[in-house]
Amino acid sequence: MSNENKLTLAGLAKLAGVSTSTVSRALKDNPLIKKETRDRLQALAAEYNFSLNHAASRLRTQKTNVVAVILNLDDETDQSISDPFLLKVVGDLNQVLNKHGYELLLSNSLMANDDWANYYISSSRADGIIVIGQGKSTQKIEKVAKSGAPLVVWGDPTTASGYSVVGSNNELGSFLATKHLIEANCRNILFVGDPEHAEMSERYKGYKRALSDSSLEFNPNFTLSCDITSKDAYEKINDTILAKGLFFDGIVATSDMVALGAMKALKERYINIPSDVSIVGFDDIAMAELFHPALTTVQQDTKSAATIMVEQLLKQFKQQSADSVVVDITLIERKSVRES
Amino acid sequence: MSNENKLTLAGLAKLAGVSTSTVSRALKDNPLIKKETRDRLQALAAEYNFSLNHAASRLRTQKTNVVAVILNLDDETDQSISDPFLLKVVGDLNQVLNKHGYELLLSNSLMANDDWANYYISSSRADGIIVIGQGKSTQKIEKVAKSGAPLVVWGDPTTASGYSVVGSNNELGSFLATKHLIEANCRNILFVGDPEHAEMSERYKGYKRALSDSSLEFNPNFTLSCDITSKDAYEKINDTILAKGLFFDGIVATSDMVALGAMKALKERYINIPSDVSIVGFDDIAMAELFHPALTTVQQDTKSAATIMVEQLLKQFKQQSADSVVVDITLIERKSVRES
DNA sequence: TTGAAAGCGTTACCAA
DNA sequence: TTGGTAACGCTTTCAA
Repeated sequence: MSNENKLTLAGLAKLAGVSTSTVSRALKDNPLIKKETRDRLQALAAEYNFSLNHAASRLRTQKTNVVAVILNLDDETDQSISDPFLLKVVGDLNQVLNKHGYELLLSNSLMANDDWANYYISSSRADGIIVIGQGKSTQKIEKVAKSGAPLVVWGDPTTASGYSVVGSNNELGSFLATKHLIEANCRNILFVGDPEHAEMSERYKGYKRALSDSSLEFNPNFTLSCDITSKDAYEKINDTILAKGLFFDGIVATSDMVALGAMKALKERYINIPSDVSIVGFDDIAMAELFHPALTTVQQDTKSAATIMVEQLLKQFKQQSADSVVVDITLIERKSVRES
Repeated sequence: MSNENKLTLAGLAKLAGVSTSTVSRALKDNPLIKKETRDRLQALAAEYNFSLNHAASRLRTQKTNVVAVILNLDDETDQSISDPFLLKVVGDLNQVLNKHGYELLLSNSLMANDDWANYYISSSRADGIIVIGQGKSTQKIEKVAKSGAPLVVWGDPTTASGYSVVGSNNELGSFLATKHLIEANCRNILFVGDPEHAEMSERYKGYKRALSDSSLEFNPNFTLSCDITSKDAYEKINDTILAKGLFFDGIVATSDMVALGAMKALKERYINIPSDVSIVGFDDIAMAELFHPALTTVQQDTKSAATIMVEQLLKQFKQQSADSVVVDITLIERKSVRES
């Protein structure tokens, strides 16, 4: 029964001997319709395996019940769709969206090239947009915001912006991470990450603040700039040690993937973790506790984050204004930092 | 300019002083329309930031240009959306689909409860369905197949089925993995995974074949049944060693995540990998080479797989029949198996 | 409590 | 090479 005339609302109405309006309402459980009629029609629909044509509904109601989720990856680097943290956020968003009756249209920043609002909203592909990651440039995001399209961004909520940003307190997270290392008697702490990246720059600040709080001196030579990938971290750590020897005893990594790459480089040189070098990550991906040693890291609560992001988006659907909100972070102490 | 009357095709036509048919055709670059007219209208559309209402197109053409991708997870276990391999497949599918002008609607098996064909296809939410994972039961999948909806499944292509299945040669992969261990002089090889699971049962067969090929005896006590998660693998390995001691010198893991969990358990007991126990995984997730020791594993080529899956789906859109196809696997030798 | 009918914005057939 | 027009299948206002 693949392609022959699909049963429509009108067809069902005819079968039932009522009008399309009645069926439409009955299927939506509209109390306007007498309970018995509703029940009868719903049963009939079930019997005939009827399903509404969503395209027609959308056209009529001007509502898609779809949310576009855009993985905003930097084009050059290959953080790519393989970053487990980003994908976890997508997964959690999917769950929450489904619960609210919305579907998730997955997109990467490569498609719909420039004008996201136009591509997704004006063309009624989606009712709203969630962008994951502020990346290095927020141009495209601001364009969406300006268009007035419902928008929520996963990023750093503490920096001011004209749109709703949900994210962790990156500065605090990194501050706690660094402080934890200092308390474990690390004195030469390397920051590994990309300070130009929105969220990462906040983490950089937290790192600096922790240093100065403990009256340790900030030294720019202890900043190792690298992409948010294991591979790049691995290579950069290797290069650094090769060039300058092991001049650090602690690492603040801007993500667990970065930490993982760094750990690999260290292990290959038989540098002991945590006794020679302690390390703390960021994200708390599922694998963090499976590393050896288990990775001490700053946990981002993606479940709550997803819930909040969807809430903020739904608000905008109701013409209410949305806020930026900070999600709690927690330092998860495992085995990659030596006992203090 | 968020909500005031959006420019429609009719509006644009009026602006240009032509009919809607002409604009519609011009925007599709239909050669029926004179080149100059086409150019003029396209320029105008760009100028006014016009975008087609997709919902209307869909209703009219009965085509959505959307493919629903369903992560078919076993409800009970928490393989969940966090499995990096599954998510990689989703990512790769997204890329390929986009290239062909399709969008990816992400779904988990929890929604659209029973009747996927009805939910996605009849309701014109999507033109086709890609199911990732056959799981333990193929009921829902078969229901879709029976409905005649375009369908491709990521799973084990060697077992017969009435629909198109794309996947690796799981039996061969596991055979090679086991053989590799045997050549490294492992004599007591544990199989860790879930033999009831479609793909995994094929891997189980490969494991057995490799044993008998080397005239090693298959011993059911060397089958450790566990979920496809690190956590479960970790616990099961722990329990086993606790109960029976270290009675094995090799592990064939049904996924890298399982291997990772097993490795953690071994390391915690100071069992050396690879000299005491050698281990080989399956999937070759991005992190495999970052483990310590770097994980020897059977690589599944998700990029080709995604390409092939989309090809097979597109075929069905054109009313052609689709086949099951086997994707090549490769044993990637790293450091978790001792030198032979 | 139910029905008639207009209309959402396209596309494609047929006519010019 | 272009235009008029019906139709896709639903929702909702207004009337009964």
